[in-house]
Amino acid sequence: MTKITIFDIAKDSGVSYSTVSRVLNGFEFVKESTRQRVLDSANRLGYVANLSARSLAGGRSNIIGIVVPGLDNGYIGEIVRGVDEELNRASYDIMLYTTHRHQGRESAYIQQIANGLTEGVLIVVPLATTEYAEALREQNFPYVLIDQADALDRSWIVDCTNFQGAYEATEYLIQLGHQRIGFITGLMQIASASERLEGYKAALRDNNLPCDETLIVQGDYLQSSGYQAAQTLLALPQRPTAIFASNDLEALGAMQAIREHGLSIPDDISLMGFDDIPQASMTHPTLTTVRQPLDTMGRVAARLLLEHIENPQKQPRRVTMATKLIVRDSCKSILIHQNNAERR
Amino acid sequence: MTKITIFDIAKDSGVSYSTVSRVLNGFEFVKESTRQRVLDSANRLGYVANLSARSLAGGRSNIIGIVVPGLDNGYIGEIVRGVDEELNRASYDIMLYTTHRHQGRESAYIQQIANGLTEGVLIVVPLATTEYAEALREQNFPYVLIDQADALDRSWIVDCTNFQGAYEATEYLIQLGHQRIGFITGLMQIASASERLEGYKAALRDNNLPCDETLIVQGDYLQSSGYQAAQTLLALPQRPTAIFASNDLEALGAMQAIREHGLSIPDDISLMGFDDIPQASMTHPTLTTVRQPLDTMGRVAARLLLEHIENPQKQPRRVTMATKLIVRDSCKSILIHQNNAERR
DNA sequence: ATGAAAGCGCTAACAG
DNA sequence: CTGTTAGCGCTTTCAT
Repeated sequence: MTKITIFDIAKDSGVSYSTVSRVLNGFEFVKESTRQRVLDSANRLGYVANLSARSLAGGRSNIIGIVVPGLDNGYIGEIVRGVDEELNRASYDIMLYTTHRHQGRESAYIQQIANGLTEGVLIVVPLATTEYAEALREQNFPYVLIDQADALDRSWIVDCTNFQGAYEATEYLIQLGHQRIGFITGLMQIASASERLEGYKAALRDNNLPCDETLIVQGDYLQSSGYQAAQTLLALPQRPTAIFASNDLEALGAMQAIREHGLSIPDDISLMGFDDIPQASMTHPTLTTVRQPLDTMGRVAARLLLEHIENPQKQPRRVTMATKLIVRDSCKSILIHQNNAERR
Repeated sequence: MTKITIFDIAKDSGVSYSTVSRVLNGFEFVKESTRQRVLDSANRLGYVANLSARSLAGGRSNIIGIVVPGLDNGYIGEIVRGVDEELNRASYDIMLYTTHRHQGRESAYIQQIANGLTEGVLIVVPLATTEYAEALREQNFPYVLIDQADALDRSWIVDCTNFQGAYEATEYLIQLGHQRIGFITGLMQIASASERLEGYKAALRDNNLPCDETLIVQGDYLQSSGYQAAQTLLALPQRPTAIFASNDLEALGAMQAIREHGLSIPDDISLMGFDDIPQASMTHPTLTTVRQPLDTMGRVAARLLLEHIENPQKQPRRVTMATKLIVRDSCKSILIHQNNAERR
């Protein structure tokens, strides 16, 4: 199992090593018999290509990078799963970079990646696109942003209908009779956070409900912020009858806070999330939320990236995927003289 | 932002490029003034090393590979988090390989990795160690197995006290008065699965309880198998009063099955898991389980790997970490004339 | 302390 | 169709 190079297999099969290279790269004009002979030797000798050499010589590394904030929540895991599936199919390998939400690290990684053996990069919920998006574009280095818009909208992007999703979720709560709906924002630096907030506001407006600013509390998409924000909302003199968290993680935090207050979901207060991470269906009560097709988004992003790699001249595209309200058990109607049958 | 090589920075700082290489690699015998000059140019020009070239020339890539079955459950995520943290500190990058529990793919990856630019590999819950462990050892290619023993016990390994953990968990159930304890096994191909089963059996034996083979049902560590196995157990003429699942994922599946049977946890039946994945504390009721210090295991494994990389001659070590019973709400005493206060 | 030179394994023109 | 010839950017002797 000592290192076998194309040179060894050239000797073994009696051709020059450039011919070997051709065969290995699926070059067209090689006589079938020699091709077989080469392939045969390669197999027999247990040849494994040396990536460094290949990529240094200008070949393809078949490696893409993926930059994620962290693997600590199902959200990212689902996206990566989709990416992985799609990339596997195209026999690409993955370099994983974890930023832990550190902007500096994010930029550093991107620069490093763009200069390395990676053919392209997938950036999940980036925080600092402005610091490098321009540079990547100038270099024409393939990249796709997942779940984050580019300020200039000149990037390859995969996201979902955040505004629409939040709008529908809010409207659903309104239909259940809720008038005072607390809202926990996401990390406002991220486009989805403001889009979801706008969706919430628009739904209130369109239903002639006042938008009470005290009902809107800052969060940052982490569970702890959901917990904190819920505490604030529950301490309000006039407590909301429903809380809409900007993502499921926040909702999980809120759930905890609500429970600590001795309140019951959904009897005392309704709770709505966003994302539909795997855990959402396992809580008690199960969480009503807005589903983002996370794994599909990952898959689509991977495909877009490969498309860009194959065809460097292609213009940036943005794919926005549909969200969907998933009704579970955490929201309840507070209308008195109506039940579901009558409403329909 | 076009490619800056050591040649450029050599020209810029007025030294030969070999000197630049020396500076960049922290070589000792370089005059301080030139070192500064070089570093300065490098910074100013925004130099980023070309990994392919470096690694091809025999340098270090600062990349390690991690082979995992999949990212779809918190279990792996926690381990990877630990690995990531530790490797980050040593400024290593990570190549991520997902096997989806496919043995052939696992071996193929390992071979590829050992031949590539990766300096070492972490293998999480491997399935096919026998196919390559020997080869890796012969090549003296650094690797660490996480949560899986090597048949010959000549590998670098990080695992936990599976036997002891299962033993204590079973004993806990027995103390609560359970006599008929159903057991759902893990994937028996994996060492932890049989270790846990043995722990269960030993506890029964030591407490003079019969080991009814019909109470032991095969599972494979996936949620669906927990669901299936629980169905089997619940259909037994004499239903068990408690179920011990070999991991939390199976327990989650069992929970679902139990609920579908209209039974309540822990009032009608107690449920015990293993692992303490993040979700375990979020179910309803929260899951009593045996904690594996997953992120720590990841961290330790990473450290071991680096140790082996730094010092290729070191002999394999095995680190076994302690498990701990985490008592939550899914298990209940069925002793009639006792309550907790009295028992103490 | 620093420069010169020889590859690492491979791809990609360039000739035949 | 196939062999020959340059490098890719860097590390590492070997000189000086």
